Amino acid sequence: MTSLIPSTRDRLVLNAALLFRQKGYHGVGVAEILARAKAPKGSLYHHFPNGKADLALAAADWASAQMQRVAADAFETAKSFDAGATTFCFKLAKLFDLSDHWDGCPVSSTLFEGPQNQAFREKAASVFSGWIDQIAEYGRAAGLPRDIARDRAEALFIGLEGAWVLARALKTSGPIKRLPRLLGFAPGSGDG
Amino acid sequence: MTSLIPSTRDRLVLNAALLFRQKGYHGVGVAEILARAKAPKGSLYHHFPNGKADLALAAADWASAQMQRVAADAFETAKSFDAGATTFCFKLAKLFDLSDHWDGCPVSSTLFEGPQNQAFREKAASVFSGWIDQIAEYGRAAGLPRDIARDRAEALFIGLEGAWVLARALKTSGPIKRLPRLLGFAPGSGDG
DNA sequence: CTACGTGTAGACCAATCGGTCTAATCCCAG
DNA sequence: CTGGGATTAGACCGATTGGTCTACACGTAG
Repeated sequence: MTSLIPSTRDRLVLNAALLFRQKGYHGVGVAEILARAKAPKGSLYHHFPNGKADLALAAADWASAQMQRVAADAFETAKSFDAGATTFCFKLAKLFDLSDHWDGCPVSSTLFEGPQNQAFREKAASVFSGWIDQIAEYGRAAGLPRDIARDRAEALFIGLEGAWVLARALKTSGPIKRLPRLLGFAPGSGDG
Repeated sequence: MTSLIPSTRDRLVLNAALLFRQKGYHGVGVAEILARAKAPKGSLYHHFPNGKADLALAAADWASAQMQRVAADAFETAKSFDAGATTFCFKLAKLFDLSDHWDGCPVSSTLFEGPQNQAFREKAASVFSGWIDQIAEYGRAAGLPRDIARDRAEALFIGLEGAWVLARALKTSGPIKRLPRLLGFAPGSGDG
């Protein structure tokens, strides 16, 4: 069972994920993460011997899992792939609004603004591939051919990443909400 | 006429733009910018009294202008809006490959990883709106109705931002090159 | 010549950075 | 109880951060 009080390690990962998403890897100091997690420095370097970089990789995994849960919520109750994609976008638009119209892709913020090393890039590649695979699987389950499902999943991913960027600049979730229509997922918008 | 030796101010903006694009606002120190621009600290704070923040805003403008030149090159010689959009994507894919498959949107890197203040967000909004307006204008010039042109322009922008993200993670310009097809701009791909 | 505004040059500063290290504490095994 | 690994606690470190400040070089106006 899960404890009501998260472990020190979990508090570190959770708060790191939130902060990295808001301010980017270099925009957050370990001191700030430690303060929010109410953990001393020794604990950080005990659980993550490589320090901030290790923590960022763990935070990216945590954020990825959370995003996949949102996707699962949307797609697994939907009557069609298009309906699932639409619900997914609207759920993310809602979360975006709740973050003062600021939070975009947690993985981009965490990994792309960090050191340009191979580990970070590979982690980003594996996380993003995982998302696209997951969404493509929902397409398959809804009866789409394999390559069509993959194309639709990639389109949704790309559209979402782009919409996050525009939404942040314009301070409105409009682009995210319009995404289903733009991609042809919305009812009456085309070949969906 | 333009001098062969750029002014100190121009060297600062140019090098800041390149570095911010690669490493994000917080990922670059003023010392690094100064070293590349071969300028002393006093010059930076003479030309940009607010220091790094002012420089980032100027760098965003510079990067924006450069991007608009690429768009102009692509669209103004194209026979149709769709052809222009396709050429634009391929030009950007080429530039992406030349940057070791790394450089994405220069404005996102420069402004979104910086301090979350209003000035930065508003600058991003005005720059992105400028891009979309410009592309929509090419659509208008090619005979598209106003609202259709705007929709297509926004779709291209969103797709491009998203493709940059995926391309960086996967270390391939594939997503950028496939964008015209994904958006229905490529020949034989739909209603374009 | 002097006077002055623009811009260059870099020493210098407090604050913060990520990281190391030792000591103390906790908790279970025996 | 004792022993000992796991974890917490935070002082401490050198390096780097963005920014300030003074000195001076340069060109032009008077």
